Amino acid sequence: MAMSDTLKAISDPVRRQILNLLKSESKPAGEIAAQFALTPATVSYHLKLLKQAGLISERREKNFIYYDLNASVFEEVLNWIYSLGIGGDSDDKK
Amino acid sequence: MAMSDTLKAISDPVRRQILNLLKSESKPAGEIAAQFALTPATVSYHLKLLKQAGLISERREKNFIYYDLNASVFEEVLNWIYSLGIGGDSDDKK
DNA sequence: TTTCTACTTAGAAGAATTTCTAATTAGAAT
DNA sequence: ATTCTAATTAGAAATTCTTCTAAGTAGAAA
Repeated sequence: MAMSDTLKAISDPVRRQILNLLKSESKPAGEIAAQFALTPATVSYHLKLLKQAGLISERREKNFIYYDLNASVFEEVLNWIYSLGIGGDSDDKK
Repeated sequence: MAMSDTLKAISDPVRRQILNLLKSESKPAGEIAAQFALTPATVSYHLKLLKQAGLISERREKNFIYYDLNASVFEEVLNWIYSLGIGGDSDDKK
């Protein structure tokens, strides 16, 4: 739940890709798993870590479990990065 | 050198603390190591990873090795985070 | 040129992470 | 109630990461 968890969560490429997939709209676990050359169990493990970090939330519907992105958790990370002083002026802040 | 390396680098609390220490001014390895309950060898290992990720650079002076922060590497990370859409409007962008 | 200082590299141990298979759960459908 | 579907949990194997001790290196000092 702290910045440490957020950063640990996004240090893995599979988990970043999951967040990318959920950017446009929420998706059920199966649909997410289908995007990877990994077993559903493994993807479920990654979903659990993302959920623990607060980056996604789950919602049951029929017998699917939909996952939603929660990007607001990144605020703390952003503030830390900015506190270090960003040298190269990224143009698009938002 | 890619975002993947940056995120891996900052996923460790020791390495984040090193970046914090270098925020104000560059410091020699020994002075950095002194801040941790770790051997100099271990801190050197963390410095190597940060260097490989491009987050710090080294500079010899006398027989000290000074490390400098290079926060511009964060740009790619920032752009990715913003691409996910930050929910909670952090007020201070810069 | 030997010695000393500041630090790194090598190699190994221990810990944590990622992945799999197999078994289980929760709810929907029959 | 049984079965089927979607997904998770448990447990183990493989890999990666963190840390240490011991040995090495680069340059300064003597």
